[in-house]
Amino acid sequence: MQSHTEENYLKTIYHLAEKTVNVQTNAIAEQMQTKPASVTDMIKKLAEKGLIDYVKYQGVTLTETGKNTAIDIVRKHRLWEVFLVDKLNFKWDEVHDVAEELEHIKSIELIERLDEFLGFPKADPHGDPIPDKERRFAKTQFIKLIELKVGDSGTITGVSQHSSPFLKHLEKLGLTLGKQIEVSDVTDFDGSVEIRLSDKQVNISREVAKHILISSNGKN
Amino acid sequence: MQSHTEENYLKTIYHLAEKTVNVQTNAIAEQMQTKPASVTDMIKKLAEKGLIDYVKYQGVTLTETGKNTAIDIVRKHRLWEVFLVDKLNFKWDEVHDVAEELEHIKSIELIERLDEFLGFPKADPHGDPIPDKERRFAKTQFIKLIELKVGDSGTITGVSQHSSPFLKHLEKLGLTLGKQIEVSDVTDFDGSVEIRLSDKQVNISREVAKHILISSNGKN
DNA sequence: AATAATTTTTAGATTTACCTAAAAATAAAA
DNA sequence: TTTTATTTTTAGGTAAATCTAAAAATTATT
Ligand SMILES: [Mn+2]
Ligand SMILES: [Mn+2]
Ligand SMILES: [Mn+2]
Ligand SMILES: [Mn+2]
Repeated sequence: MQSHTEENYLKTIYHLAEKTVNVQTNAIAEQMQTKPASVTDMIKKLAEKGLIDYVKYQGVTLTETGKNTAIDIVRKHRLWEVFLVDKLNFKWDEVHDVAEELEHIKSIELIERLDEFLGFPKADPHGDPIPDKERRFAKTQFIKLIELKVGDSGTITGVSQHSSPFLKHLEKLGLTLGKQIEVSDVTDFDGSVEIRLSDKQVNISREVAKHILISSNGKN
Repeated sequence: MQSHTEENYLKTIYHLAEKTVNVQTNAIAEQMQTKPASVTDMIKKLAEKGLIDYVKYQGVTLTETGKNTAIDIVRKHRLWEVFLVDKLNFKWDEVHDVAEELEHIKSIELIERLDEFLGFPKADPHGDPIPDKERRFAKTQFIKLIELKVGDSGTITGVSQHSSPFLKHLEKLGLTLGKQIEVSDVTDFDGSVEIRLSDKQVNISREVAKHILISSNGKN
């Protein structure tokens, strides 16, 4: 049984491990908004418990158990987010902090019944995949909007940035999950992207385009 | 902002205060499954924070703020219990422990929306009243089943014991919330009570009868 | 390869929530 | 009103999770 803190560390390591094999102390510290010294302390404990492999000065990797634990937390986090949006009518930019707490409720039964109640969703309100109870992820094929060429089209199926300002911005532009889009132009001057929606046309900065994920439905 | 522990203490004091004006250290310790010395430590902190009034050796009482905090936790606990039973199909004997964790999730918005989602329930799965967001309880008029005379009838509207074995026992006997009952006999020998239900007749011990709450709908 | 910069760890403290054992206060009984 | 029993508090200590400051190891740069 892990503490909330331990769980948050495992989840952070899990996410960081998507980018680098060995996760470094400083990276964890930054993500967890804490000091490297505190991370070293916690790292030792998690290694002690067999949840991570740790070689001094060489960063950490999750063990099988550690990874499973992390995935379970991710699953809970995302299912609760679906609950908050689908059932309690929260906006997609309002759910993160509450889910951050709810993910630590310890009851397998609870999460299985919640999953069922929600209709076994495959993705959360930000398009992130929800593993099933056997911890299997439905495989997804995303392209960053920024990588599309003029004439390419697809469906918005995710975002790689979860900050409230960013999500509110997208909402205002009408760029929400499930929306069909087509790249109608890319501005030479600043690289901003012109997007055609069913009913309107919007212009977004490169920075925004980087964080919108598209499931391409064929070119042109 | 209070810790989970502080919140649990406040809730415990709130419930104990329904029986005695000044809540004693030992009573709190027993309820919280901890040692009196630990209670004294916590009591000092809560007094320091202005959540309880505390005179050495004389026990404690909740301040206005302390009481409000406690009621908010009770409200959350009971709303989550309704959610678990009504939406996730948990049985009434299975919800307590999970609600014990869920009650600490910190989001006013969450609980207001949950309340609405559940249809602003007035009572939890055990018949305990749920305060509204202004902390007002619907006033309830309960009589213990044990106090009914032969011929008296009423509706089961609550239980004053929440242990799983007790609740399972009632379930098996068909004595669940909302059931119409009539006391058909009281055994001289052991004081056990014979209950007439719409479709059958059951016999319950005095001990059980003490913990069933009836909203009387007139005598005889 | 030596020096400088960065990253990571250790040492030593603090805070929270506990504990046990002993002392002090209060309440009950003789 | 002593004596005894009960309740409560204090004293002193532990474990978890954090911190700052300083030392050590690793990596990058001359
Ligand atoms: Mn969290
Ligand atoms: Mn999400
Ligand atoms: Mn609780
Ligand atoms: Mn209840």
